[in-house]
Amino acid sequence: MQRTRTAILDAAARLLSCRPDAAIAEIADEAGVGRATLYRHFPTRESLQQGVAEVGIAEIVDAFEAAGLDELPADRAIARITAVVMRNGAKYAAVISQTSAELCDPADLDRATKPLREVVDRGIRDGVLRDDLRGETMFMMFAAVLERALFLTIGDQMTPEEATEVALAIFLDGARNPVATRRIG
Amino acid sequence: MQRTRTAILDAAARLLSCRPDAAIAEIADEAGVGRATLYRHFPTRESLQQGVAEVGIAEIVDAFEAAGLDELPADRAIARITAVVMRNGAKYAAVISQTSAELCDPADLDRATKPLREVVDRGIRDGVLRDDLRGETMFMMFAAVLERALFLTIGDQMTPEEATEVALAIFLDGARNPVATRRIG
DNA sequence: CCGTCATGAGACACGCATGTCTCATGACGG
DNA sequence: CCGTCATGAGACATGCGTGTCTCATGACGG
Repeated sequence: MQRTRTAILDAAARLLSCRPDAAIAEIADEAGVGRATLYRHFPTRESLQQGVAEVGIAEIVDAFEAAGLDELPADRAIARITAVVMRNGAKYAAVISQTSAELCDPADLDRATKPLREVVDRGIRDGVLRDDLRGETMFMMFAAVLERALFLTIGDQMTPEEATEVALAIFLDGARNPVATRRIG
Repeated sequence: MQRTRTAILDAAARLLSCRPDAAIAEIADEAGVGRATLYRHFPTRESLQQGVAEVGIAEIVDAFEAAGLDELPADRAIARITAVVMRNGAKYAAVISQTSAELCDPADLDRATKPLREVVDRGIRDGVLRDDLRGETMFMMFAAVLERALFLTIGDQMTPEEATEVALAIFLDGARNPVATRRIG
C-alpha cells in the first residue's frame, strides 16, 4: 500500500521532471499500477503534483539540514550544497519543471531555497563572495547553474560528481583563466 | 496581412515563452485576432511554434552576425554575446521554453548556438578561458546563465543592462571575492 | 457600385486527458 | 473457507483544446 504510493511518486517525479505535461496514464504505467489505483492514492492530477513537490522538497531540505552548512565557510558551504543537490535533487527537479508555482506551498519552496540564500548572504557579509552584486541576484545565478547541472545528471549527460565539479568551478571561480589574469595583472 | 501575421508571432512568442502550453485561443486574443484568422496564417499549433522558433532564431542569429564577435578576444566576445541575447532574445526565449526540440529545425538551433560554442572554444584555445573544463560543458553553463538572465528580463525583474552585467560577472569571474583570494594567495 | 480579400464570430466535430465507477481477482488474515 | 482490502481493466462522462468551416462584415481598389 505504502509501496504503491511510493512507486507512484517516484514514477511521477521521473516523468514530470522531463515532461511536466506527462499524462496520468503514462505515470501509472511507469509506476506499474492501474490508472484507477493512481487516482485512489492521488484523487487529482494536482494532488499528485503536490505530493511530488512535498517529497522532492523534503528530500532536499533534509539533505541540507544534514549537511552542516553553518559550520563551513561560505565557499565550502556552496560546494556542499552543490554536491547535495546533484545527489539528492532528482525529485526536486520535478518541482523545478512545474510551470506553476502554485502547485507547491510557497513556504515549502522557501524551505528549499533558504539555505542557498543564507549561505550566499553570509558569503557576501564575510567577504568570501563579491559584494558588488546583490545577494538575491547571486542566488538566482547560483540556482540557474545548479538547476542546469542537475538536469544534466538526470539526463545522464554527467555523473553527479562531474556536475558538482563543473557547477562549482563556474559559479565560484568563473570561466576566465586565472593564469591569463595574473599575467595581465 | 503581414501585420496580422507579425502580431500573431509576437503574441505567441510572448505567451509561449512563459507558458509553453498556452492555448491557441489565448494567443489569438493576445494578438487581437480571431482564432480562425490565426489558423489561416498558421494551420496548426505546430506551424505556429515553428514560426516563432524561426523568427526567434533568425533575430538572435542576425544580431550575432552583426556583432563582430570574431574580431574580439573571447572574453569581450562573451560580453557582446551576453548583451545581444539580453536585448534581442525575447522571442528566442519561446524557443528555450518549448519542451520539444523537434519543433525547430536542428540546423537552426545550431546556427543560434554555434557562435557561443565557437567563442568558448576559441577562448579555451587562446588561454583566455580555463582549460580544465571541456568546451561543451562550459558552453552549457554559459547557456544556463544566459537563459536565466534572459528570463529575468522578460519577467521585468531586471533590465537588459543589469542582466548583462550579472550574467557576465558570474560566468566570467565567478562569485568568489577576488580580494579575499588575493589575501590568502 | 461591385468584386475581392481579410477577418471575426460562432458552430461543429473530434480526440484526448481527467475523473468516476463497477466488477472481478488475488492476497492475506482469522 | 470467508471476509476484507487493494488492485487492474474497462467503460462511461465530461471538458477542453485543436482543427474545420460558414456566413456576414468591412476595407479597398477599379
